[in-house]
Amino acid sequence: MDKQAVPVIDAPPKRRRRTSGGFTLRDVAKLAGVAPITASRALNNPDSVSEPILQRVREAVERTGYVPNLLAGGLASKRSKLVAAVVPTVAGSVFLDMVQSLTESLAASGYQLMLGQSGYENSREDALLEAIIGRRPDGVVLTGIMRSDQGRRRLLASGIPIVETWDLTPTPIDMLVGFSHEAIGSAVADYLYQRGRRRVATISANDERAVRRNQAFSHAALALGMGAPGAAAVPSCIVPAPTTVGSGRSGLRDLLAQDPCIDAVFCSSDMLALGVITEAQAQGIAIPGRVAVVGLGDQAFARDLHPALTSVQIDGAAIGSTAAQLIIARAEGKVVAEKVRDIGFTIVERASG
Amino acid sequence: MDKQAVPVIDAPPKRRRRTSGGFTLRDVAKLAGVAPITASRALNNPDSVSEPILQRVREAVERTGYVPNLLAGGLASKRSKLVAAVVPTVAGSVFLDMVQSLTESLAASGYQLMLGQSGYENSREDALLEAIIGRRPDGVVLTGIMRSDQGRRRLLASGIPIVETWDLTPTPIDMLVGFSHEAIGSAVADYLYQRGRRRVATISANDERAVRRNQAFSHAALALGMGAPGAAAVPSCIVPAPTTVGSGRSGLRDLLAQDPCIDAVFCSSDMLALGVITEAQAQGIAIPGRVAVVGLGDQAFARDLHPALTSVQIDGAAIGSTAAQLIIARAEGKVVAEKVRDIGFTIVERASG
DNA sequence: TTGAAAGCGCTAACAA
DNA sequence: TTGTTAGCGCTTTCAA
Repeated sequence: MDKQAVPVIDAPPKRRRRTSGGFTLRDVAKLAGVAPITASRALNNPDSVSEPILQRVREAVERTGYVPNLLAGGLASKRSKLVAAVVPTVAGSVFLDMVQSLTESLAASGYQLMLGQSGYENSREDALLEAIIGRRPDGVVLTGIMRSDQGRRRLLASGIPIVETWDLTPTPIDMLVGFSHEAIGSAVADYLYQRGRRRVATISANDERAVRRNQAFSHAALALGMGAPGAAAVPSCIVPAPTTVGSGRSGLRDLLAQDPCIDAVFCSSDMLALGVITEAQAQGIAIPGRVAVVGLGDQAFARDLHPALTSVQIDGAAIGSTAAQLIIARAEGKVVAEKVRDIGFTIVERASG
Repeated sequence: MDKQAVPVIDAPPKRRRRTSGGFTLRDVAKLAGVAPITASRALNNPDSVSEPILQRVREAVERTGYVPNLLAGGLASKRSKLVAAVVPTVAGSVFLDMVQSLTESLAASGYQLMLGQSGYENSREDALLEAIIGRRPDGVVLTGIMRSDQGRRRLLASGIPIVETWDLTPTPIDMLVGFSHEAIGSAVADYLYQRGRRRVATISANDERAVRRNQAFSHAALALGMGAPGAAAVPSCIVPAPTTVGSGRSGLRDLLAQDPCIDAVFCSSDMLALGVITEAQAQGIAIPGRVAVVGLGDQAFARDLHPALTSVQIDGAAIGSTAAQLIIARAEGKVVAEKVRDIGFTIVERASG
């Protein structure tokens, strides 16, 4: 057909489409008789589109069962609508209230949670960070503060909004929602002192935060004159993380061997505290008569134990929803003024101490 | 500059790049002096590239701190390396062993877990499915089987590999890793019968699977001649999900009010069982002397209670790793022959019954 | 073994 | 309000 003398542009080679069958925005747009971008607007920003077009697009979506590809959307818009959370471990962890409220708060705004487990060993941390950053999440929530310098740098360099939680530090990577473990330690020491206890002890996980809590506890206790005469620290028993009822039981035996006169035990989790109560029951030790028990976390079961467990309540749900708020605010381009929030804690007094 | 008489091709308008600053594969390739696709190969399929090029690319990655954008990769390759898991709720749930092993098994193969909460009400289910399918995960793991027809259809239509868990059905959507709740119910009835119990009862969550378990339990118990003379079913108490120690305590009171002669209680979770033990202790009811207690789930704490709790063990970790295997196999194009796996259960006998 | 070109499905930027 | 065009950053396809 072309006249040979005229320079022509080659016809484009026939398209080799790689599509996998499902409906795309293009199909929906075609069906509705509009341009793809218009269909996109109808779905993401209905106000920017006239009523009849909105109708037609919605109908087309209905008829095709179209589900937007958020990977493609995220790539184009640089907003993945994904938020990553890192917890040491999922099973039996005290962080789940936070994860739960995080998931819910995020879902309410159309964000999805990606879950990563760092383990208590921090060995997989690097691979985990790579997997997370590679997904370009709109935010990352860390349980505890990031201690490795390498990790801090990578996260910072990624430019992703970060929320560290469950702790307090003067130098967060970015944002932080937490509380002071030192403050808990001394508050519990105070609490026990005021209730007449004089020979206190601790059982806690082999975990950096628990260590700081206990140091503060021990320090405050000694300052108040509690503890065996001349002791440099209160009796303590370190158990592996994650904590179990069994560790609590053996912990109490261990403490009693160290000092048969102890009259209070501060446990680094409610599971440990349940173990202490259980062991006391098995041995016929009166609680709180002979030994007071204080847990940490105020899990749902604490109030229902016999005796009901005194525990340090930490509002995990508040941490989760606050973290979600902070990240969503950032993702929407807002500036977050208050980057560090101390959500505090409460000692819930019950029968055990 | 152009001579007017000569037809010219317009210079391309200056590029309006939308890049967000980070390094891309292109940058790495340029630094290494190769084409982007070659850099891609060096990273994803090192064997397909010569040694010197591999070196140069790795060095470039090192120097830039490049982290591949998996959203882009997923879009192009149709493999998101994401797997979604849906649980009713995160906090205090018995499914966490599964989630944990799922996360670990997936991470080992470079997959990441997305977590969704359906709630026990199934109200948010539709929005959740949309959010999940929109991310084009390489697999979806459901806790329990999908009951809504609407949901089944959407999942099926999406073409995503699905694993239903924690139950058995002759008509799974796709694949299934679970066990029979009916079999558990009758096995526990048998178990208690053989240990001399004759007036059995149940406490269970308001949950479809628990209901089937209890029906089978009650049925088998009556067939064995257990239960009050002439009763149509064994005494039972239904409590809200998720189960708590408090519900277990009130459940036992309730059952004793129904029939003061009961000599065994089958609980639909270990938390409930802990509640029963706690209430018994508070009331001075001997366990297992007067009442035997059997839990479900064999959580870590079961063995450490006093008395140690007899419980139906379900290997959540096995469910998780099997589900991961199935999905990864599918994602890699393999055909899964055995689409339904019954992983069974074990009654772990301990002091409580 | 290496590369050029095109496309994954969507949205930002610009234009009408 | 609607559309055109050109990407997002990667991988597939095809060719050398």
